[in-house]
Amino acid sequence: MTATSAPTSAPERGAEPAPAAPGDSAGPARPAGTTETVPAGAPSPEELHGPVVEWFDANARDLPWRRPEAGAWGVMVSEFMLQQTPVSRVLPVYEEWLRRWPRPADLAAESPGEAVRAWGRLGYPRRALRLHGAAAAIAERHGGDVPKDHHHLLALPGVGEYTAAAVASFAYGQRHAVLDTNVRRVFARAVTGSQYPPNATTAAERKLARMLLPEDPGTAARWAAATMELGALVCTARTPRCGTCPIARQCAWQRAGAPEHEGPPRRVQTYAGTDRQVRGKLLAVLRESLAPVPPAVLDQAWRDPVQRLRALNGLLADGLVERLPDGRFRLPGA
DNA sequence: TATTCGTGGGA
DNA sequence: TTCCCAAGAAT
Repeated sequence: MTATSAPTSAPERGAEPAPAAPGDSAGPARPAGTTETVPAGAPSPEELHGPVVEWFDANARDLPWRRPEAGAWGVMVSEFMLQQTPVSRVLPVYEEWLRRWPRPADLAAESPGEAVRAWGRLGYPRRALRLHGAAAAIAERHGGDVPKDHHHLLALPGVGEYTAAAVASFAYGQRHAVLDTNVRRVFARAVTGSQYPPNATTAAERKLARMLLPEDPGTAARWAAATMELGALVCTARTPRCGTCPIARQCAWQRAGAPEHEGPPRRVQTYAGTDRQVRGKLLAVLRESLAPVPPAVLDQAWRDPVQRLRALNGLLADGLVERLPDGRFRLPGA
């Protein structure tokens, strides 16, 4: 793989609206376009960059997908696995995947069912299917190399705004706003002064992330990784370790006295008794069986036949399960 | 915009 | 034990 070339995507600049914010002529001067996004008194980008990046240099975890030998494919595999799944559970599966399928074409040559099986219990197995599909698309459309262009990345199955930016940034050193749940929380606290970010990513958050992004691509990539790591290790959701935070003194939330979240409690996803749990039970049976499974075996995975059938049909519709002519079931193409 | 989609570990 | 919630994407 070649080293980082010039960023191919358009720099995330110029999207900020002209100042012209009415009614603030009496207030202190602020940079254009920061109105409504950055509260008065919030730390400037320069106050945050140094401490956060220095902290990262000293405290970054040695994760396999951060090592140079991981390559863009390793970064992409890790990003898929880390979507909603903790690092500790991803580690062993990641190692196994890269050992088995060191290049996208290796995975593409495999059946989708094998990808689902090797996904193990990481959860959300559709990600395995999408990663397999992404590998196939990379093999077919990109000569077997993970594309560098943000636009091409976004076109791959399972790659959304976050993952496209993460791969472009971490694998290729490009300048992109990388907005994951960690970064959103760090910005919400340090800059906006809120304990938690909004439920869904807002335009204001994207704008803020772009404004905080260092100009130099390499520095921007470093900043992206550093803010994520800070959110993962220090500025955690439940009990942040503000005593060890490199920007605790600049933090708007700390300065405001760390006020508790106001408003309606954030919805917690239920799981017990849902279709998701049933799907999980059914798929676990199929994952662990090398031979196709008769319907009677699946019947034992869940009591309620109505819900069981609904879940099975969902799995079939998603392409996670295949029904053979003889009525037995298996992972797709396995 | 709101839902759906797994799983397991820490507090 | 129960309750959160963990590097999102697709619809």
